[in-house]
Amino acid sequence: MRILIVEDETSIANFVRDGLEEEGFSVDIADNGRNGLQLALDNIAEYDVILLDWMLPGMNGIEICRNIRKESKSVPVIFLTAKDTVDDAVFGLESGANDYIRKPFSFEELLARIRVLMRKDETELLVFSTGSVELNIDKHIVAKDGKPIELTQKEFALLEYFLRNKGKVCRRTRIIENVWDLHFDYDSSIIDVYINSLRKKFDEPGKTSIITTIRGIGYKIESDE
Amino acid sequence: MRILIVEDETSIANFVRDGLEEEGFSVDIADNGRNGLQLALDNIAEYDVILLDWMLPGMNGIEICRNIRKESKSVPVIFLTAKDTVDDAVFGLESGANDYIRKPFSFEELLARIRVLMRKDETELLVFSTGSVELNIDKHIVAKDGKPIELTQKEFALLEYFLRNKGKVCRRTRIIENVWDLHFDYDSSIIDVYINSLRKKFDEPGKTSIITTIRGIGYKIESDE
DNA sequence: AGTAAATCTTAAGCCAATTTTAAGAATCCT
DNA sequence: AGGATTCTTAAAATTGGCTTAAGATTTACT
Repeated sequence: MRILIVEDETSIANFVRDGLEEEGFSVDIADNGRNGLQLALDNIAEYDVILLDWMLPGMNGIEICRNIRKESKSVPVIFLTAKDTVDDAVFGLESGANDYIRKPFSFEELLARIRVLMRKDETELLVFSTGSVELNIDKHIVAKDGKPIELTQKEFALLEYFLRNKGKVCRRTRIIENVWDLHFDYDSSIIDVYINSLRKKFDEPGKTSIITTIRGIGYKIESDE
Repeated sequence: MRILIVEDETSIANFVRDGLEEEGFSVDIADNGRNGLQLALDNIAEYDVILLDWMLPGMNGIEICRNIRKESKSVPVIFLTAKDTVDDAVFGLESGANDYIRKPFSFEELLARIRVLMRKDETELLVFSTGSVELNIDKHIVAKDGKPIELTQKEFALLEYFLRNKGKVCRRTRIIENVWDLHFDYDSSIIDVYINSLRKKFDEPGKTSIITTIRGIGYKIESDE
């Protein structure tokens, strides 16, 4: 679940990011309009919600929103506006945004609005499964053959990534970017370690592992369809 | 599918290389402008995309790009630029590049741009087949008559190259350049060895091999169209 | 705040699979 | 036939993943 924040005030951006990360979202921040638009357009299919500051250096929020709407009619956009800068009547007509929230806002408020917008088309996305494994994002639980299995945050995130891509190869570079948020050369065996611990928790002796290794490329979890 | 990276920061170059290799590209790196230009000009027809750092020791990216453009108007060039060093207006006019991307960038972002420039729609790129053989890049599986066949990375890459060029002769030097890399010893019998192992995995006794030898030239896989 | 526990990350050695080299056998072509 | 090219096999070299354990870091609790 990925969210883009386009916001030049670092303190607000960080505050929102921290909160959303605790809720299990993966968060990108752009601190000006131009980068924000670029990120949005490049990854339009990846974002579940986009949070747009109304007043931005480089390019204002409305313009960004219009450009986003050219690419995607569906991605939810929420404006963050300073108090009293918006003429509500105009707002509704002019922008392609789905909602807006006035600063200062409480995190709870923001989260509630995000949830509302995401529920429109993503209710079914809260549960992923393959074979005997089931993962419920909402409840943050995982079960195998109906029996709950305790996972740490990272284990959960990794398994979720696999299940979202079941049947497809998950390349190491992509895993590092999506589960760990690292965008540079990374020489670490961290993936191996977590694969190992997932296997320890899910695999049964004698049977094939739920996670298949594809040497030199990455890993894959089979689809049951 | 070959890509040239001209980039002096090893960490970036390696990160991009690893990611692209996992995606099945064959990657060359030059760590300064002079070598980069030379590689580009020597093999201009081989590269599907060239990634150019904007600021380079020896010779800057713009100069390299101009020289590349003298040789080839068609090869896509993407600039990698440090944040805020580019005047966008000038950029479009002055350089012969097709696109640029600001550092730091995510690998997904870069890959999306590469795919756009290669004008290959992702869905189209994912499955190759001829006769009874089918290769799926996304799932990283190969099947003959619907039955999966296990291939190593190099076997997979070689078969992919044949299927991308089905019906056409694949010359030995081209195979070496595209599946292995530029600097590979041409006298090696490595292709023979891999052809042999592909045949062992796909051919049936009595029937003609899926791969035809064209003596003195190379190999070919028949098209079914 | 201080401490304990859990989790995350790094690092190193080991092992197995893959890649590459090499060399003799087989085949093709003039 | 004889040289060149390709095929086949096996052994050497290399790479990459697995596993473990220990060091960092974060979280939870007193």
